Amino acid sequence: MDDHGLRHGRDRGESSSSSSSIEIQNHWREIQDLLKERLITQDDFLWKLPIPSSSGNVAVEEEEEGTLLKYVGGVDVSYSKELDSAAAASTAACGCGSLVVLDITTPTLQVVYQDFFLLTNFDVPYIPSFLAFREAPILLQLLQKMKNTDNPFYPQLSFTGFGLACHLGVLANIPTIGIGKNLHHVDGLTQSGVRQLLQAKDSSGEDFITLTGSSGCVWGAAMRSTKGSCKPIYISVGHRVSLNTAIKIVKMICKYHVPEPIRQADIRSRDHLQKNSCGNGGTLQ
DNA sequence: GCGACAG
DNA sequence: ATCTTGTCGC
Repeated sequence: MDDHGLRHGRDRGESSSSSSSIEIQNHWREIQDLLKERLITQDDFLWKLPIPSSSGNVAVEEEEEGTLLKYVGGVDVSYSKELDSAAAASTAACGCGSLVVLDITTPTLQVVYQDFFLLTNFDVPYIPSFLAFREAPILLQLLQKMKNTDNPFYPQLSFTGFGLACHLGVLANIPTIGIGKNLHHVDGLTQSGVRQLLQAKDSSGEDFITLTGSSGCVWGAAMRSTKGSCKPIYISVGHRVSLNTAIKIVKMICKYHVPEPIRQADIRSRDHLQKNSCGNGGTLQ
């Protein structure tokens, strides 16, 4: 079989005591290795980037309209506090995946599409380094639904959570950029190390640093997205977008600390979950 | 061995 | 991720 994590553990019968946590992790690691072979870390897309002009508006090069980057997606999954308790096994929604698409050619970065996926009976665990196995299946379904209906807003590029970017990018075959609000401690990377380097760069005008692990591997970049913020965001290498291009795009669409597509996906999934949980609304239609 | 570990 | 209050600032 070749499901590559497309299905939830429940569907493979992993909750029925046959697989230990170690066995699941070994299995997931194998899938990650397979996906890694298909990962493209260089620019590989048809669209052109808008060129920021001095007037603050984006100017299009003398290009044909059709190839300009316009529709940018953002995805997120929110959970209710009862996720790990008995309530998760009830019929009430215990989580919500969201997909939003923004038109980045508008000054306000207008949201032009949104869709949600409510989770019920969700029992896939969160294990550091394996976030994608928990969230990618949900997000793939949301993307597939758009594709199946030939939705004109189908994103040309999508922002995802850190690490999820590679996984979702390969499986959906869409350019992706990963964004983290916290550092994933791998390959010798530490919060304090990042902050020191960022502090040093502070005076030199650049507002980002490359995240190079002790193995020499480049994992992404840390950057201050807003002038005032001392806490950086973490940009990870995703699929079909080089790190340099990813940094350029992130700078284009940060109204606040977190890039707008991710921020909207986060806000809207939390809101949609709250409106559809049994807390207050109960059975609102 | 112990702790730390995206969401 | 989620639970939590007010509070300071643009």
